[in-house]
Amino acid sequence: MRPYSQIIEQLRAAGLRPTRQRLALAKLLFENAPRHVTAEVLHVEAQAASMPVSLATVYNTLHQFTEAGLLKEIVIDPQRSHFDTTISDHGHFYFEETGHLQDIPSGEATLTQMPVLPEGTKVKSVDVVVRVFNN
Amino acid sequence: MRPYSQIIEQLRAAGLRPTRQRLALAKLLFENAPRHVTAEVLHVEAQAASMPVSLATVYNTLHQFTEAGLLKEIVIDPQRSHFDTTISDHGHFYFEETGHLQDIPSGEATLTQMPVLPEGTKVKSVDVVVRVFNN
DNA sequence: GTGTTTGCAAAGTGTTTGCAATTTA
DNA sequence: TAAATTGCAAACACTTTGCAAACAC
Repeated sequence: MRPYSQIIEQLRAAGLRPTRQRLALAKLLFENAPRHVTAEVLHVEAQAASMPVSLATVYNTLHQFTEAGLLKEIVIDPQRSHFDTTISDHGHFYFEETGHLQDIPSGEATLTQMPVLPEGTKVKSVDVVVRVFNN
Repeated sequence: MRPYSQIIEQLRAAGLRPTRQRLALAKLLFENAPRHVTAEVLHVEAQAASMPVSLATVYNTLHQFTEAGLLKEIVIDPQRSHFDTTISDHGHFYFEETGHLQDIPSGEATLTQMPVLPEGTKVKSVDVVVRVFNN
């Protein structure tokens, strides 16, 4: 769990004012970190916690936090976007039946080698997804 | 390039009649394999090749081909679905700026080990995406 | 006070669906 | 002829946007 003051600091550093809405969402995200959320889930949680934030603001905030380096967007589901409080490169298990997402412990999903990159490109991230189903 | 008769065979095996539309799309897909397409791109190509197919049918067909094991769906872009004519597990380079997709040569993107799976689950696929940008 | 942020509702994008007309076997 | 397939338009789910009101500094 990340110290709260650090969040405010990072928001400021990114030029984001620590508004009531952003702090509410940061609280939900980082006091329960590490975790994965969709916009909808976070929106519902905010209502439930009596810290209502409009869905549009949830979307905006998730993207702003991602830009600020507080979150990482995980592309795993063609239907909806997922965001992860753990920003370092790491793999995920994805339960297709439930839409649930789980981190793969660090070191358990690394490549044997970095592939030869196409001419003139640099790596932004290496994403590993192990899709699993219950049996 | 996959022999054409084999496609018809696989369609029949999957219970799919080899209609004009499916054959047109199969031609575009497999005569230029290996390749990656989105529904929109394939739709435009069909028009251009004077083999018009409605967009709804393109979507249906891509999914039917995927179910039949002729294509693999690649989740890489929150905006749109991509399909790949290469169905074996293999990694991809994704050019975020252009939305372009490129296979990583087989063997260059394997994991050092298969991570310990969550209790009671089996692997459906292991997807590796290296997101790159031009520098 | 000034510029930023929010919330709403409307618009947008990619995708799916209902159904009559058409095609395949 | 019976069952599958197509194409259209409408419906859908998720996300983004325009803009006036509210807020942060």
